[in-house]
Amino acid sequence: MAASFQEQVWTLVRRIPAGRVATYGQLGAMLGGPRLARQVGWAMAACEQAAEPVPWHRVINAAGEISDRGDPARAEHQRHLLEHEGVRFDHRGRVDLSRFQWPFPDLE
DNA sequence: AACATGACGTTGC
DNA sequence: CGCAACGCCATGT
Repeated sequence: MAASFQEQVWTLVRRIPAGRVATYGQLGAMLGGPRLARQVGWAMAACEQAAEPVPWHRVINAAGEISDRGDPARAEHQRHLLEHEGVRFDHRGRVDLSRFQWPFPDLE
């Protein structure tokens, strides 16, 4: 109830297992529409407002790249966390989604 | 209630 | 394969 869109996003992101990543479009599609990708990203920007921690670092864009959102230091930190979980990056700093993307969960 | 913004995605060239 | 433009919907002022 009164669960804002961003709250649903946070809950979904918390279900992403370590060593796996999910794209904004993927999460958006799970929440009701593939067009919600932008809103998912917006929800991530406000993830610090969440009462509980959110593994925001496991959320990347469809290109397998990290959205620095104008803060390269943040992207670097995100990449470090992912590598620590076993996610590999190519020479361009992109993730092989066909291998590390979070499998579609059994959402009813 | 309306306008402007935005951690994106897809299509076209 | 790389770059640019448009569309999309929730949130804040």
